[in-house]
This record gives sequence, C-alpha cells and structure tokens, in this order.
Amino acid sequence: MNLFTERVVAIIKQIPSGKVMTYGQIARLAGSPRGARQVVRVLHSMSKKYKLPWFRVINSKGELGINDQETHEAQVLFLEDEGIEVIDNKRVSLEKYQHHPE
DNA sequence: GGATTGACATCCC
DNA sequence: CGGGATGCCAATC
Repeated sequence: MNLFTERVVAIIKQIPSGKVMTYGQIARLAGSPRGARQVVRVLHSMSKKYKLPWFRVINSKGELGINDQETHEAQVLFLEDEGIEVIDNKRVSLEKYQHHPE
C-alpha cells in the first residue's frame, strides 16, 4: 500500500452519491497526472477487498469502461439507482454528473 | 529485467 | 460524440 493508492482510495470515498469522476481527474488529485491506468489498477484491487464506489469512476468520454458483462451491468444499475441517467446503457453525461472538487 | 498488458487520457479528424 | 493513433505507469508474465 503506497501513498498513491491511499490517496486514490480517499478521493473515491469522497465522491458524493449521484456524481461521478474520471480516472484522469482522480489520478491528478492523487499526484500522478499520467497515472490514470494505475487508478484503474487500484480500483481492481480495492473493489475486491474494500467497498468502494468504483461504479462512480468512469473515463473521459463518459463511458463506464467495464469489460466484464456482469460487472458492467451492475454498474449501470448502481448509477441509475443514484439518479444518474445512463445513455445507451453504457454512457453518462459528464457535464451533468461529473464531480468537481474544490 | 525486458516484453506484454490494461475499468485510461489526449490529440486528431 | 466517437473511432483511431500515440503516450503513460505500474503490475504481471
């Protein structure tokens, strides 16, 4: 567990319900502007061990970006349950739902 | 330790 | 918005 991972986890925990954040944004706040892919890796590790709102983390295009069908399906349900409109069952409006931290 | 890989980002069109 | 090309960084092979 390095500092980067801790910061990423902390940031993800701060995402309010009904909002989403991009990997790049989280990576930047965590101190690694180009560490988006590491954020992905953290999510994979932590989501299986801890209960993080990983479903609120999406990519720049607003896509959910999940590869596994089951996981992807679950994410869509979680987002809709929080009041987020999922377009084409795979995308959301970043302009409306992206969380902008101070 | 080099090559491969991945829930991505950014630029270009 | 969105598909293709290129770049980044760490874990894994």
